[in-house]
Amino acid sequence: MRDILSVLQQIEPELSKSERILAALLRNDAEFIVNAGITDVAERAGVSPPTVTRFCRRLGCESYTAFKVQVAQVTFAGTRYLTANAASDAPRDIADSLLAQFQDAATSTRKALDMESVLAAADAISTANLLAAFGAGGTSSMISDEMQNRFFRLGLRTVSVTDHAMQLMQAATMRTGDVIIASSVSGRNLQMARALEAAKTYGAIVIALTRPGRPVADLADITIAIDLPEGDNILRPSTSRYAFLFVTDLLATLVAMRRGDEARENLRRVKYQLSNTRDPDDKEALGD
Amino acid sequence: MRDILSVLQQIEPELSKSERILAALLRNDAEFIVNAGITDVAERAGVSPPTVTRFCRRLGCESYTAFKVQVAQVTFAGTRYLTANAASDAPRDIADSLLAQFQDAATSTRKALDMESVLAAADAISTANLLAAFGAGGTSSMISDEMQNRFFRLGLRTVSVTDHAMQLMQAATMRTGDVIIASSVSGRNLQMARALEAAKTYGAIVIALTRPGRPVADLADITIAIDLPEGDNILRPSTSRYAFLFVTDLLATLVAMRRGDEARENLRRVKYQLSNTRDPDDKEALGD
DNA sequence: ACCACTATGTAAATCATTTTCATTTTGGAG
DNA sequence: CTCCAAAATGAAAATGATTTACATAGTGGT
Repeated sequence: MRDILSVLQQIEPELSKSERILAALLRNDAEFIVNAGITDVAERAGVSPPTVTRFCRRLGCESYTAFKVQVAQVTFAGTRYLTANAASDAPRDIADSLLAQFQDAATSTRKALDMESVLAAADAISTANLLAAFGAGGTSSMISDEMQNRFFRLGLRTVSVTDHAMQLMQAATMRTGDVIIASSVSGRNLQMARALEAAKTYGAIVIALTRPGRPVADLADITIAIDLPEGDNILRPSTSRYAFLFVTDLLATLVAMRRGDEARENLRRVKYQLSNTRDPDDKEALGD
Repeated sequence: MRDILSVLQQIEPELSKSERILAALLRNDAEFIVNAGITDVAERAGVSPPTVTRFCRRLGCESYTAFKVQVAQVTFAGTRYLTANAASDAPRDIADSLLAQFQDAATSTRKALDMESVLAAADAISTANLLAAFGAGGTSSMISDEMQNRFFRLGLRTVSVTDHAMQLMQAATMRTGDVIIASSVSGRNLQMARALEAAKTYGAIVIALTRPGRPVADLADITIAIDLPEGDNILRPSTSRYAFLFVTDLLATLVAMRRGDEARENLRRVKYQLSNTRDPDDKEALGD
């Protein structure tokens, strides 16, 4: 993403004295710039308005107004950096860039999301007889478990299966009216694909959360495409988890709304059972 | 958050004819407005500049410039609404508001984060002899498992314990140099607290990810405070999961950097073992 | 120490936005 | 149907902000 702050970061070395003052102001109080005119900015920085204009041009903006728009966009996110790469190894910068990654992942997932297939999936899930969540490997098994955690509360019979042998066995017991929701970050989980194939022969509907055009997606009746690029830094946790989690929550919410009263009743029961040992007035998540 | 689009939605009924044209333009091509002057907007909508100014005022903006800034902030996110409450039951609106929740949770967690304790935690974890992740209940057990998933890759001996009886037993075997990282959304997981207490008597360091001022936090040697308000809508998944996940990733990244080469070597090994069956050039997450 | 180049500021010019006021439109009462 | 009052809209002037042009100050190198 090409945001002014990353441009700034890049050209910072070749900046002049006055421009550095402006750069500091931009970093420390972008909020102010958004709500100020060029004269205010100039005065606050102790430079002249033309210097501000020149500074904007250096950052690749046509005019001060264009610059302000860019700043507005950056400040919205509440982040200092929108680049996935941290400005330094300082923990604060790591945290900020992780936050940026987090937000990027969520935002671009939302943008790329095909609502048609999400709706189709929500429909299928909300009327499922048995819902089986499949996934294996770090991220996918977490998501699979999370699916169980979300959907069982809505009164759906849900099971999470994260083991390939068990997936195959589970598949063998499925029948028409049952739904599998299969997560695979890579889309090339061939053992899972085999289980999905088997389940389909017995009449189960297969929903896949995965990359399009890969084996798992090709097998599915409904594919919700999730296709995030993985970063270069091997030391960083993968961002696709955020994307999958976001889609999981969206599906859970849509299904909850479709199932309306039954979902509410089940949630109420869960909460009731949990709250015996708790302050009932306390607004808390269902399940620690 | 009070964004123009939700204001627009609210006052739409009392808008005049010209203003409705402008409203439509804003909805359909906010991008254009961001890059245009008031004259361009007026021309495109077939109205006069003063009408545009008046329209901006109606939407609660001081001036056209202020209005533009607001529009810029909204369009950047790529979403139609920034409010956590969905504008309607339409799936698109649900998705947008879920995204807003997601981002809010991440941003406010980052803002409230006490870096001192995060650093202290990262230090303790990176030199731990044995790392035990404790958590029980939907969110916390997911996070606990995820901690294991993140830290074992870095060459740390890690175990996730999500069962109260097992937590107590695990605690009994711990000794000086061992670290427990305990997650509790509510902070009132008393059975877990008991296990933590036991572990401390045997010399383990306890790190807690939880609400401050609650039993779990009080017991911990290092507390990373996570204190998000839960929304009202019972049908929505809790947002605290995002917060916990964010902190988990931050800790994992910091620990990875501290452990540097050893972490890299372990990650390389994991990847190598996984990639025997995969296209090795493919940039993919470690573990599906 | 001087030159050339760059950086910066001043003041004028331009441009965009807003205000003022006149005109048109709208809706309702007679 | 017509007239009136109120609201909506636009034209033109006024304001105010931003940019340009140019002059001056500073900087680094020979």
